[in-house]
Amino acid sequence: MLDMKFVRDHLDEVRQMLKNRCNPLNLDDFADLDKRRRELLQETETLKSQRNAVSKEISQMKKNKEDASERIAEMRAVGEKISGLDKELKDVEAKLRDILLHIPNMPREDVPIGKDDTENPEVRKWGEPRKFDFEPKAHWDIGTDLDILDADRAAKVTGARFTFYKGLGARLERACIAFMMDLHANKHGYTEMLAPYIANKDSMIGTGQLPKFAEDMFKLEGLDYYLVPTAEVPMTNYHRDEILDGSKLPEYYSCYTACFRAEAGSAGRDTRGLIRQHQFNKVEMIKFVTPETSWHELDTMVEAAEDVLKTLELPYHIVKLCTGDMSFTSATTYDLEVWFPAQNKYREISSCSNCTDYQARRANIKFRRDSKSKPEYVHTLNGSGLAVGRTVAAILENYQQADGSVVIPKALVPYMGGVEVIKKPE
RNA sequence: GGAGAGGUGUCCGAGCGGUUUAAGGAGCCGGUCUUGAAAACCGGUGAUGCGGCAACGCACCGUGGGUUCGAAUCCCACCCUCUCCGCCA
Repeated sequence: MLDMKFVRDHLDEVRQMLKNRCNPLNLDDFADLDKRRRELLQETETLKSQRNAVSKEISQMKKNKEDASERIAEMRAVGEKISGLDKELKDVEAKLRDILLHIPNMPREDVPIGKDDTENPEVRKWGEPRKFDFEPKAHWDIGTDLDILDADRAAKVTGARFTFYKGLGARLERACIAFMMDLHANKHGYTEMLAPYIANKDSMIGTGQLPKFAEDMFKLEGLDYYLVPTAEVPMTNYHRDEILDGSKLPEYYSCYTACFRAEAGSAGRDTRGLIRQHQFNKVEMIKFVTPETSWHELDTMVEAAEDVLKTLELPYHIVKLCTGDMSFTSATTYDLEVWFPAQNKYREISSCSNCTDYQARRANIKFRRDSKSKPEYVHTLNGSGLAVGRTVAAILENYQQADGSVVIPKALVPYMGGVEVIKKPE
């Protein structure tokens, strides 16, 4: 969340930001609540100070066997007043906190203002989309024909937006995960992690899924537990309520998890194939860094994600998200979009964001530059490296052959146990 | 899931209604002694948040409620850790 003082002092800027993000949140109550909070604090603290002093007196009087009943009666009245004020204060603070939790991060000044993904400027482009001398098939048809993807049985077993991977399809998904984890650990300096797939409510608030986006998640019945929508949740909350040693920063973590999303509100979009599933695999990169380094760290994170696509030789471009398309917690986001020949367009396969101190403040993650200095909020970054299901989909479409087979990208062949082509079953 | 024990400052650990402004250690910082260091001794040292220009004040002993003039201390609920039993990949 934003700093309460910042909102107090920059209310108009925050309002403009909400407009730029197409966020209808109303801040009219904020100033009054904020003012009331400080009034109540002063009143109640003055009374508490008085109570503390008189309590000592009472203690002395009792020791001297004096009669303290008059002072006790006085303090009973003071105590009642305090509890009344504290009650109102708690109420006011809860309302303020709720407002703050619903205010998204401030986009960096250079983020383009726009309403949706049609206004995201392209930053750069890599690779040339292949020219096909036949009509390229969609990955769901390739997968069905090769008998490596089975959506029908998944619909029976579970429901819509789930998939079975079979045979070399399952192997390919696993190969991608292993390849990505190895690349980030060995080449880019990330510490490999495995995390819980379930996180509690405090964690969901920490990374910004709650309170606003509850309907996007799967919640376990009767518990304050949620299936993680991304490894960003467990990994960013890994350091929640901690003060990190500044000399150990930056910290890089890469983590594979399954990800679970309710996909509420996306009815009718990407209903076929691997693009939009309720459960999908993703390798995530997470960084905890000092504020002055976070923009450079975002660049190198994007480069690490690009490295996956370059090594797999998949054509892609990078767009910078405009204010209306950017996620709630982010100050700047770059999306990597990979080429899908059958759809004849680029589709998101990675999203890399600098959340600056926004999540750090929600999750209370600080660092100390040295043993004497005051704790400061870290900056947190997260990025996909990459979405695995979409990577498999992109491989199937970009590497498909006229005979229906799919060539395995060179970098994955060792991870496929030497398999170089997935062929049609006899 | 059942039974028991426990969560206190950087760490260990005492406290179980009012000199707790949290004992005592360890650690850390400074000093004495020493050629230097160690040891010993002396002195100092909790962290975080909030309000205030500031002096200062308030809050914080797992979390949240409650009792009381006053709560680390009593009551209730919850969370977590450990031990034993049960179950289990």
